Amino acid sequence: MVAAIDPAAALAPQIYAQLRASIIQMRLMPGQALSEKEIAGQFGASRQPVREAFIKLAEGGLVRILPQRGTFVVKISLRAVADARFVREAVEVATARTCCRVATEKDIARISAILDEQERVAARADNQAFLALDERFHHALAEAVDCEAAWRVIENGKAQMDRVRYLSLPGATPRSLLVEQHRSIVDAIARRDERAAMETMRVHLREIFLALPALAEQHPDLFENDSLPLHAEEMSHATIAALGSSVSAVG
Amino acid sequence: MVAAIDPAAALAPQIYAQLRASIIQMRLMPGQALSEKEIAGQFGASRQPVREAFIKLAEGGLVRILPQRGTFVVKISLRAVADARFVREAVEVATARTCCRVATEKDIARISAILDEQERVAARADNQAFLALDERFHHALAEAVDCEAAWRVIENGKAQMDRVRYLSLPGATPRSLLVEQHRSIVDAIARRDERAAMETMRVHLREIFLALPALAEQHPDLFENDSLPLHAEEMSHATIAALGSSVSAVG
DNA sequence: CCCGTCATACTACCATACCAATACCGGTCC
DNA sequence: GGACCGGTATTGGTATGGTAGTATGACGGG
Repeated sequence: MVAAIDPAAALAPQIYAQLRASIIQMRLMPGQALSEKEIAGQFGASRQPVREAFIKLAEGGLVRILPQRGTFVVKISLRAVADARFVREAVEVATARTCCRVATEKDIARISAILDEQERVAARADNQAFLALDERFHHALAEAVDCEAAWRVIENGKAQMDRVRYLSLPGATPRSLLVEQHRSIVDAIARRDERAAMETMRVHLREIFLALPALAEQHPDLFENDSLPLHAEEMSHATIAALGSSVSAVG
Repeated sequence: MVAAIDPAAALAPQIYAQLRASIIQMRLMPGQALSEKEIAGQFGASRQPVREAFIKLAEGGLVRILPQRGTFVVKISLRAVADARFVREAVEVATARTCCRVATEKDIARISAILDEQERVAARADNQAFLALDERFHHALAEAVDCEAAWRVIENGKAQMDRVRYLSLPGATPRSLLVEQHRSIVDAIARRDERAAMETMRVHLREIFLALPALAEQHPDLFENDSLPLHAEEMSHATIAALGSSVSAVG
């Protein structure tokens, strides 16, 4: 279950990284209780580093610490996912826009190479590898605009959203479509077409709305009992559906 | 120096809040070393809660923890400020845009009332109160779109930027202009004019570029020895200056 | 006079022990 | 039979001691 850790290096960051991955990949299920003592035992460490890992997880909205009661993996919340998606869209649309201005040809080549690899992987069943390349793609965009802080925010948003994707695999949006969207974004950046880059990114990041409601119904025990916030509700189902299947319309 | 804390409540969050405020308000100067033991003594607590406060401060980029060496208040970094500003602009422009769609008349009235109060305070010398109302204004926008996560990101960005503002007070951009910009944003939202709301917010958040270079020269000991990142450099001085004095052009 | 070396005084980090508050469960009373 | 109640186990929060690693400065050799 838990990979080996290096007892010489700092323990807290390692424990944090392991738990974070386990939560995102749904190996630790929403609602599950995490005991400081138990986790510490699994890692062969004391409670202190585990506690620090919990605090960092709580900051990212992956666990909830209830004083004197327990620490729990947060259930998937429509509100939390939509909120995270909102800020992610904001930052990543701005990133795409700025890419059009400052990305070098070398940057674009590097990003394009990632997509080539992702295309190859998309054919296989290896979902893990596919999502890793998805992460590399979005990371590369942030690197092209030279903004570390942007990536950290995007990463946080991705965490909430990826949990949904791990839940919905292998169905939902076909991987080939996602790669196509990625390609459209890079093409727009290469053309220095800000409007297209922004709109294509927007469409790409709203895909999640297509699968989300059905998943919530399908797994009521894994979802918080809440509803979409205002900023997400304003997107009617019709609008979302139209966006989801009209990538070419903006290209 | 340190305000009293409630020994019954959890100590770590209180210590965190106090230190955070002290750093932003430049009572703890950039570069200064923070000793776990010493801070613990000042608060009458043990080192453990102080350590947790340090970790949270490090996440927000306000201190830097060097293992086995010490924890230091980060110097003001042109890169860090510009990066934080970039994501803040992204999120807050998106917030303003969404406000145009979902903000109710009541929301707008509430925000407008904040500006009335800020107008009154702007005349006085009370910079602390002015900045508190600035915070309330931007917070109210995030509340109108019903996105908690957005506010947290904005808050983080504000921390880096407010430190600069505390350094530059009382000069730089006159407070009256800032309030005017606030008012322009609300007016645009009330008119449901997305483009104007976004552009006005953009201009507002780029004001900091006007004072930043001069401050860095003026206080070399308080600034990290780095330069603006790509995404900020692409804004030439001319462009920034033009934006800074052309609020009415977009209104 | 300058440079390498070692003792010392810090540091953050981890482990352990203790505390207060909450949840759970068995018994008791209505 | 159901509702209340108290003992007990477990939780996160805090305090404290110990460890490994790093800067510093004094000392001794070149």
